[in-house]
Amino acid sequence: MQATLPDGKVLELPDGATGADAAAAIGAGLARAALAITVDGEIRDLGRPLPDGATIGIVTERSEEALELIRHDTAHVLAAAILDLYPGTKIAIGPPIEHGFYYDFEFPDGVVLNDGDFAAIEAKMKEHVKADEPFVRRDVTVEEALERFRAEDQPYKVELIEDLVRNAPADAPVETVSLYTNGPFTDLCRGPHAPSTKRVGAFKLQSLAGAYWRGDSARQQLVRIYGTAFFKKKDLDAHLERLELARQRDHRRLGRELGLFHFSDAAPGSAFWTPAGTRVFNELVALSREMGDERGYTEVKTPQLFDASLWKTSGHWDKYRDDMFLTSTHDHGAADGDAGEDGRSGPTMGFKPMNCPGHYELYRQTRWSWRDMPVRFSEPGLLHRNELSGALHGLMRVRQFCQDDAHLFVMEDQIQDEVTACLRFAQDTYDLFGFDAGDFTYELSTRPENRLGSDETWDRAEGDLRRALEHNDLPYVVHEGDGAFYGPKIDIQFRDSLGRSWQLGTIQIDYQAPERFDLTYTGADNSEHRPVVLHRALLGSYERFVGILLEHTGGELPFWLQPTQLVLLTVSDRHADAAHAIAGDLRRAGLRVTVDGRTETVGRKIREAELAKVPLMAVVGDVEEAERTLTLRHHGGAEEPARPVADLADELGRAVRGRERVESPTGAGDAA
RNA sequence: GCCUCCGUAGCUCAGCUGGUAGAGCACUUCACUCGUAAUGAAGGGGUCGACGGUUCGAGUCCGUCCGGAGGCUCCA
Repeated sequence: MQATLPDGKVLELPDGATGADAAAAIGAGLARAALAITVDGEIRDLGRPLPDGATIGIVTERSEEALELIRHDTAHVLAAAILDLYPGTKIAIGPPIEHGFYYDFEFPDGVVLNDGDFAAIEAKMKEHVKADEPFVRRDVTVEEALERFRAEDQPYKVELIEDLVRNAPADAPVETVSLYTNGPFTDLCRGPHAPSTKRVGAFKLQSLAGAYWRGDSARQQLVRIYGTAFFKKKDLDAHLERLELARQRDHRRLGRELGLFHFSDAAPGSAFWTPAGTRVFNELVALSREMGDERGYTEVKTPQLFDASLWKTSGHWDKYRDDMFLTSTHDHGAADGDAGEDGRSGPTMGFKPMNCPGHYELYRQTRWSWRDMPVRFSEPGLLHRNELSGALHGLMRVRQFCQDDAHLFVMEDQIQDEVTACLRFAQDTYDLFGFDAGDFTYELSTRPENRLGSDETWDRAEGDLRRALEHNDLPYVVHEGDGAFYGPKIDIQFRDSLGRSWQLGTIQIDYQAPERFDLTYTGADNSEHRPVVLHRALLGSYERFVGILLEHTGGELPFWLQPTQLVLLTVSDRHADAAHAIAGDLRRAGLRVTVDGRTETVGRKIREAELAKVPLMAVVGDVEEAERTLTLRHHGGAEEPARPVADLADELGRAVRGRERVESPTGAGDAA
């Protein structure tokens, strides 16, 4: 038989040759290094016979797939160790993930695991690795596998096999499944695996979490153990060090260190913004407003509290009520007895979790002509959502926030153009912050199970979004079933410092709201037509955006966004008046300037300004006072030659207005 | 909401197996009036998240609740 190598060479092999045989035929060194083999692009065990005529490639430590492979191996070793230490444990699934692996277990009654148990488990795992236990694959009939796992009282494995059989397409029924054995442990597994446990070089168990079986919160909660593995200890250590560095970019930490915001038990899930943080927040709102004005958006203001009837009309009452804060109004001194839905008297009111219904109500107050379309309402409205306590996360997931929200009322034939314009608007916005295609991904979310509207309108809406993405040549992934209850959406996802994904931008098509709120416009034919609503946010929420921006910049915000752009440091008390005079001139030019006039050494003031990541600083002493010049010191240490204050006011003021980057002279310690 | 862990001064943290609280930074005061990453000294500040329980005695052990971290579920 023959096999083709990646370089096009053809290898002659005896019939029935395995991947290991192929590797040995190429060279002894490669045979030792081989972990697996790719057969026509599909990764497989070395021990399996090769089909004739395939294109093969040997997978070694240097291959892309190799880490995933040994992480999967490590998951099996973990399960083996767990069964050694905690007999009777039921095993669920244990896949490799982006930076490691996990395995889900149901421990016997009374066994509560905590991370203090990791050392003993890791020690047991090391025994299995040292023992050089081969991973042995066996293909068995469904019946044999079921019998085996039933006998071992492994109900999760039984369920997995039953589902495999049930979900198999009619033309390709599942008759056999593969089992992998390493040492005493046998698992249902598609594979592949390395030849033996010994190939796992260095591993670490990292954390413990609850995880619902099959991701269903109505089902059994299992104990998930997360870990990671590398070929070399050095690589594991480097990975752990990177994690530690990422934690230093945590926006919650930076927010505190830079004095931007904090959280308090007094209002769980809601940020307290300091003057500096509020400045950043307001600058972002100003940006949205300015960019929206240029693109035909009109800002509106709608109420905070709405009568329940509005939420019933919008559908939120049915689909979203659990996530809403409800309250009631009642006349002062009114008699009890007219209890509302929350048990208090007076009509039930709900804090808005979204701006849309208010915008529909506003839209309805005007008779719109087709000549007015599209109508674009924007509102940085304050929203409240009663998020589950376990879902809260710094600024990324809060209970009170503002979106850079807008609703576009468009005619059907304008959808394409408007969605396209929104995608461009998003691009323009992200460009300003230096985000590029590597920083975010587009996701198309389609109809969820819990939804309003006919399949026809969903088909149409999903198709519109898909076309807009494709016409813009934007790569995207599809998330089936992740749409809002009223329509499909394009989400723009960013990652935080630890790689977690957060949605910022969103563009959603809504055919439901116009029906429910009876929204109309008068067409050229002088009859009433339904508009289509587009919901869109680009920064997402200002809260979340600040979080993402802090983690991406490590706290070094763009110059125009910095709460303090320049700090003047007095040499001694007698320079305070001069410093304040200079600060006044710079402020009039539009710069945010503070004066550090404390009775401290210049070194001290520099150090504190550096730690606060203030982009520019300048010492004010006798020379500056006499000549009215400043020598700019950039964050990071780079210095410019002395320049007249008037020139600086001019240039820096322009940079702020134009939201330009301010480069430091050496390139190091970039202030922008 | 669920699982594991955590909660000590404004912040970051120390406090071994129970014997009734400590450091650095910050803050206040005083001295120094200083030229590019920490001047020195003194001082104030904590019902150890809250509430119960065990104990002669609880920051330390147990329970409940609140809050936080990581994850699951859910979502900007």
